[in-house]
Amino acid sequence: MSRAERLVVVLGPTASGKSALGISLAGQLGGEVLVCDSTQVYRHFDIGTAKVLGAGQKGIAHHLFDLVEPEEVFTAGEYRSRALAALDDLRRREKTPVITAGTGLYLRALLEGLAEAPARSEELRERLRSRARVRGAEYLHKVLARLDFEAASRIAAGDTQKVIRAIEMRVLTGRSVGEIHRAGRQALEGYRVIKIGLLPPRPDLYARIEARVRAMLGAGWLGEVEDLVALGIAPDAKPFQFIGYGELREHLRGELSLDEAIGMIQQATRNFAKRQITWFRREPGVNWLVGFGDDPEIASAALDLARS
RNA sequence: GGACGGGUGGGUGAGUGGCUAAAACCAGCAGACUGUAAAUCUGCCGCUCCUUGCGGGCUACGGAGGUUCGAAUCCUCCCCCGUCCA
Repeated sequence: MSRAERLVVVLGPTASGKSALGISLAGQLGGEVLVCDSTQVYRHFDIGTAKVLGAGQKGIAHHLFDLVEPEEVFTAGEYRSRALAALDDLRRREKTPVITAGTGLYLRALLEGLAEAPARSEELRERLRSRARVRGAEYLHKVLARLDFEAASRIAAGDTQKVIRAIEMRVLTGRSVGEIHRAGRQALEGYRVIKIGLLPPRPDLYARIEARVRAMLGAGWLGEVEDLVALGIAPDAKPFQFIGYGELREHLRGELSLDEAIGMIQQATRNFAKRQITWFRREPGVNWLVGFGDDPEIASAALDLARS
């Protein structure tokens, strides 16, 4: 019978200092960092995803980044299984896991589990997408309403991505989304989870985001994008859709000035941070700290929480 | 000095007499989201009052006057901005 071990989660919007806090907590707790970020799982996309590499890791082992090649599809389910394996590994070596989480869905998939749902079917999705293109989003939503009224009433008609997923689940399993979800999911067991949320004042966060975008450019982000393009990675590969990569490619093609690209990247990052905050506010049991993770006072408060 | 063009809500920008607190988009704020999630989508967005209603009041389209039952929209003068001619 295994006792519950401590699992520390550091969550918050982009640029709130999660990585720095994660490293400092792991250092003081004898732990290792598990990254929970949907973009850092892609190899070669380093600067724009704010990956912590090499000396930046300050000697603390990091896991769950650089997992797949740019043209591979990665999902919440895949993250969950890799994270479970990583947790088992740390448990065997008696290391405290410190999860730095920026992707709320992946964190939830790990902590609360995922329903027994089918994996995506590209063929079906492509068929549905083309239907939506020709006949409109409303049409697809009506199709869903016929197949699964409950799901249709919960999903906005304009949200084609979620409508398609719901139809996909229904078609592939013959069961409704509600049935599949009500069948339950396997939550993570055996851990005492301590969640620490970083929530800097909004204006400060936005200012930090803007400065960080410029710092990334200063660190050679544009060169990274040039290299990625030179590698011949498909332009529609998912990581090229991450914030900044598309804008910088447009700049390299001469379609945007660098200043325009920077402005757009800063904007998109601010919008993204806001969505992260909205998601994490719903996360249960979070101990919120108002400030940045690299602030010594915040770090000290976080350590107290983590040791509690 | 002269000739045109233009000044609209935080920004861009529609709107040429009533249907206009004023399209649309952006920003901002709030929210949803169980396998694309750095994605996708929804709502609010001048101020204010209340018996929260396709409710009342106030303020608003550079400024000041004027025409009109009624003006962002028409007239007059003035102030700015842009382009061109001197």
